[in-house]
Amino acid sequence: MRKCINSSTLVGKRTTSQRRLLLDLILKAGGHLDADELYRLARVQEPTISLSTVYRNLKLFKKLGLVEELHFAEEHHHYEAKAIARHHHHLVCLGCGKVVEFKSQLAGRMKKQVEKRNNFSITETEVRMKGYCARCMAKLD
Amino acid sequence: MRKCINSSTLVGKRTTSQRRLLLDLILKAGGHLDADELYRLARVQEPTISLSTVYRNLKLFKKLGLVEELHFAEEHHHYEAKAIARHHHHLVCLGCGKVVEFKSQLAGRMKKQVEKRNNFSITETEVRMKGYCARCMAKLD
DNA sequence: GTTGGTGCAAAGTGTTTGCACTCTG
DNA sequence: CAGAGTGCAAACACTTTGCACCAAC
Repeated sequence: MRKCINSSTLVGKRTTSQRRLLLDLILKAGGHLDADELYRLARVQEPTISLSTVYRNLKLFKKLGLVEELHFAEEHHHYEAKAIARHHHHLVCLGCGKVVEFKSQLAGRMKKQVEKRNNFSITETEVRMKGYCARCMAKLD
Repeated sequence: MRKCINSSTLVGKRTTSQRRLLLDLILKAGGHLDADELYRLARVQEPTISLSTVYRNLKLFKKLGLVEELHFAEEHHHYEAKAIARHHHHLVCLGCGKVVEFKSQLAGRMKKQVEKRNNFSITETEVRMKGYCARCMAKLD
């Protein structure tokens, strides 16, 4: 198993400074990022980088299986490093927008159950819950 | 508990022919629809209806809790009648794009677990799995 | 040197909005 | 008959693409 994602992961693709930087930032972020956030972070270190480059590389990383594309309720996509993404799910607070990551062994059990019942081979399981965190729940009264 | 969604559900809102038609179509569809599919269906019976009306009413229905907005991997949204949506989840075939709906009591258990662990009040649980159906799995060899 | 990758601007999507007209309540 | 709802076209936000230049291999 691969210990971490790094430039050597870019099999057959050229290692440009932009690519290395974007990959680094996604890893360091440790959570979900959207294209624009990534763009802004990247411009701090490489002010001439373009948004198209960000999009092109996110697409490439997705194809190479390095990042995962997440679909929250918002209109745009979020991305996160796959090694991180693989085993957790998301809990979104409808009050403050905070996203909490969680794990549950029940997800794995459900996967097996659904595979058997529907005669599918399942490669990805994503659980997304929405609600209110303790703080926002208190505010609601 | 409400037996089914109908025009009387439009509390305080005007019952226009377009609105009634759209609501009917969403119900008859029985599954997920995107705005454009709904628009095309609607035009069969009411050729002058506009896409903006479709979007405006989907938004209204969502606000009134009549439909649920789903976020698959695609770029646009899908909607489905809430009475239908409430208790099932989605399994998407990466081969043929087919979407299978399923239920699992494990989802409810997971919800309770996550609520307790994260001190949240959860209002929505959505499970989405991806993989290959039996037919597409056979084709892959 | 090739040619894959980049930055820029322009084009594409899906969705929303401003406006004048229409029809429900 | 007031004003919510509509159709239309124009605006929007996010994403993709064509092209000329640049730099990794």
